Amino acid sequence: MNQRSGVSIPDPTSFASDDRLARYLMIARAVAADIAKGRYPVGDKLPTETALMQRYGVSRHTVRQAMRELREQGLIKSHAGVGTTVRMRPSSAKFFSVVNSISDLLQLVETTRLEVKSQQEVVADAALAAALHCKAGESWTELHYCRRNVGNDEPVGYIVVYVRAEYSNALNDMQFIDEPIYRLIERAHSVRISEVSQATVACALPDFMADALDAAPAEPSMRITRHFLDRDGEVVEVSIGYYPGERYEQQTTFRAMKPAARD
Amino acid sequence: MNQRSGVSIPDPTSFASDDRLARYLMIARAVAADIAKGRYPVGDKLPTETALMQRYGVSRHTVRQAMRELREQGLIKSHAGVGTTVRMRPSSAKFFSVVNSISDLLQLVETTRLEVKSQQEVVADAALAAALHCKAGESWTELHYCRRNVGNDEPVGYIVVYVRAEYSNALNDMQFIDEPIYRLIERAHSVRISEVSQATVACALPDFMADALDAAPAEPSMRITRHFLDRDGEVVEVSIGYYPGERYEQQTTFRAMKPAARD
DNA sequence: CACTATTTGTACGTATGTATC
DNA sequence: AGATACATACGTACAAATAGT
Repeated sequence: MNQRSGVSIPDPTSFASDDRLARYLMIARAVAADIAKGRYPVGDKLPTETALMQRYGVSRHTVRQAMRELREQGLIKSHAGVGTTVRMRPSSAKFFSVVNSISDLLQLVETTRLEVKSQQEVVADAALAAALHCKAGESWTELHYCRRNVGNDEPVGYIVVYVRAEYSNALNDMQFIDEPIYRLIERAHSVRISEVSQATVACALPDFMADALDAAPAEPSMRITRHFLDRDGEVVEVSIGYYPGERYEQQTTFRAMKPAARD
Repeated sequence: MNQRSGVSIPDPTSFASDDRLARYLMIARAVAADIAKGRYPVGDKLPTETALMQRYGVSRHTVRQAMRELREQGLIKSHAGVGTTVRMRPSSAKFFSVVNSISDLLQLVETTRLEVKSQQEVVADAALAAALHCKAGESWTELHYCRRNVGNDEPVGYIVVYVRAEYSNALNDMQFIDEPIYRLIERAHSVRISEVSQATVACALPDFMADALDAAPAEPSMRITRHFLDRDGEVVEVSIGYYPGERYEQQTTFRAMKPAARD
């Protein structure tokens, strides 16, 4: 119709002939390429569906299918009555959401139990304070646990837990614990854990744990450190778990999010 | 107008009257509820589109829109000539959401680059097939990379990547790679990675990697296995990364959410 | 192996609803 | 109120993939 401004139309003749790729995918690709080239900058509006129909010589249904493809890739967003806006360039990062984050956190709790090994009061020195993200000189309760499978009683991991002194009475001399420590604290005090930050790193198993875990000294292990924070960002509890060998696998699923049409 | 069928229809009358929710969303919700209830178990086939048309008294277009919704949620997968299969049950209410899952996945990519070490075609034997979640006898491209910091060029990890043969031409003899492999594949083919499942476990560093990583043999390491799936749950790429010592720390933050209401 | 039936995928047309300007 | 633009929903037809005869 018009040959204005050298828009990247991917060989319109190929639409008619036998082509491996579906038309709506070709159009989606062509528009994505135009976005990548900067022909449609981020924040600008895309041509209307009617305009794209005419430009590519297809039905509105096909144009919409192409637009949906781009929407699912997060490249554009659409508003009734407004139009279609470029959201990002094709090269930008894709967003993933986590599916099983609860089970990831609480996975072990369902199939294992904590066997209490020791409990003592400690005052944080500089090194411990750095690890716990607190000030030196503060009082904490240090607990040592062995995590065992409920079925065969096999040791899975060794966990060292630090609880801020003011909350330590939540742990009243139990020998076995079957739920997360943070939940004991929440129940005994009026605190709500609102954030958990978790770091996983490889390390050699500390010697003194080898016996309790029936493992070789310095065996390759995962160290999982979790900081439990209340609403104010105050550290309530810190747990440092050591899981030797292949006894524990951390499993997480990320799913690409469907970007909403509206922002 | 009113269709009668014995099975769980969520108040058919509401289809006719003025309803806030679009029909295809109501149908998607009803089918998802049926999957959750176990009426359609995982692995079983859903009724055909024609059957759903009649059951809910809507056009095929509307049924397909509902199916697309469920497909994007990862609950079902569809194949021409076969039908629609239940892939998983709707996830239960989650209490924690992940804040930095994107950076968790792409963290390394921004600060490191991949140095290609080798590339070859392989046919999956039983063991490899089990690891890749595919059938034995399938063809894959196996690539070996060393991940290095861009600044000091220090080796961070050793990554073995398997790409399904039909997508392997996305990797055209590059010596260095500065973005995720899955994105190369997405750009070269019309697939979209919609789910990544990740498993982390401790292990000893395999001997043949020690040299490349300038590390001690059998050094404690993290092995991170990631399966990249398309929207049908088909495995497109598998990456197995080895990160020795404390060179790589996996950091994740969970934030508490209000528990979602049940169905 | 060819053929057919079934089922989803693609593509067309048309109409109306809804949101925005 | 009217025009514009996307959203939803009805219809039809044929292609492609698959399973079974």
